[in-house]
Amino acid sequence: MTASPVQRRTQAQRREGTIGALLEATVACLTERGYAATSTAAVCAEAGVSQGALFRHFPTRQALLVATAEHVATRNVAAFRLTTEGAAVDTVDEVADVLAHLRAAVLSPTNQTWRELLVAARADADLRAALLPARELLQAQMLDVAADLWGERLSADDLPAVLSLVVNMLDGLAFSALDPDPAAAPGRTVERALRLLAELIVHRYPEESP
Amino acid sequence: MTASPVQRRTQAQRREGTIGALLEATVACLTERGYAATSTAAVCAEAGVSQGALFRHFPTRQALLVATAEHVATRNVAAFRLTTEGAAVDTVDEVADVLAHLRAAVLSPTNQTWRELLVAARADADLRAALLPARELLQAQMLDVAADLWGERLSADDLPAVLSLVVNMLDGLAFSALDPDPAAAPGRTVERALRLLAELIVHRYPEESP
DNA sequence: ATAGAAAGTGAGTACTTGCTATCTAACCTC
DNA sequence: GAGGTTAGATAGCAAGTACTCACTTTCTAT
Repeated sequence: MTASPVQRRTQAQRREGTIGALLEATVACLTERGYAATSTAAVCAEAGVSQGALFRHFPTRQALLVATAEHVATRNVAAFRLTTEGAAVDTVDEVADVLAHLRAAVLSPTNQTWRELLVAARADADLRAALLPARELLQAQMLDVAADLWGERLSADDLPAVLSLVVNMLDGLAFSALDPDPAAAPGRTVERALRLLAELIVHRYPEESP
Repeated sequence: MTASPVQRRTQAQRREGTIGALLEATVACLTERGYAATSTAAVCAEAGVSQGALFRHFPTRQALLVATAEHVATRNVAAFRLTTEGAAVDTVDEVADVLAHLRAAVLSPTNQTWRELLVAARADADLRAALLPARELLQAQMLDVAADLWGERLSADDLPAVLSLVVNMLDGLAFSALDPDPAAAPGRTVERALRLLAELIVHRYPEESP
């Protein structure tokens, strides 16, 4: 009874624990407060650690944000892969279904985090450079996922184009979807737009057997 | 020779002059520095006026930003209208041409300003509420422009969906286009994507005369 | 010309920011 | 255990923030 119940962690465990808490806290702050309001103090408060702890593991605020970016990038591509894995994409309905799931994935907090960092990087050359590797990795892996989905039916030219179309449309949607209720009035419009996209994708490669 | 050459402006002219300079300066700061770095000091330096002048005309920083938003919103819809006015949209090539012009318009500084404010509004309830009227006005006017372009050939259901598709795709493109050279390596991909979009739009209403 | 109002100035306010220096608590090696 | 190293807490700093206020300059009405 001399030691408190949850203790005797190894140094590496302690370290990993607070680093993880800081990354998660950064994600939370970014999604619900935005980039500018994600101060080191706010992140520390959310993570339940002191500022000194933060600056022990990350030399600068930007380092924390870059680490967070890499953290969510891998999670995002994993979510995409999960969403599309084994999905049928032969009919318009099936493709529309995939698109609906992709839309939900794009609207997720981790993806919102990624977007927030991308926007911030536009006006910050250092951050932009630091984010470049993660960006290229994510792009390549997204292309892999797309190839798994549509690779056998879309040409090498069309595949990245369709990917760009889908991803950019969903991202644009996420940016302009700042209304409290994401499934608000124009929801029907968005659904219809996604259906048109699905038609485009399916009709791009009409089924061999009519 | 007692008075300097360019003087004797009326008070209204002076007022309008500095307000205009402040709005333009805000646009410049937002596009090249981003929302967070658009401080009142930065705007005043860019506009060449003192902070006191700013706070005479705008009670708060947010008021300045909202005024800027309304300022650019009207300019943006005018640019869109100009871009599409009288354009032919019968063939895939013609629609692709329109989309290319729309893309350029979406990448313009004033549109970038609008986007910057939209993103900031996501994490700021007050700003979001203040931006709502301008947002709805812009949306309605964009729908008008789209109706002028495609109204006779797309159904009332499809029109807003196609508009959403095009605008969101272009916006998403603008967000992720933070590379120095916007017409960089994946430029071909984007062009191909826009062409696919054009095909979708044209094939949505096959010409009556085959 | 002169009084009064509006426009513009710039130093100053209270506060927040990222970050550091100093120190204590927890862990590892012996 | 002791000695040394790492992790974390706390107070504080310089720089920057939005905004204010006493003041001068510029226009307007008489």
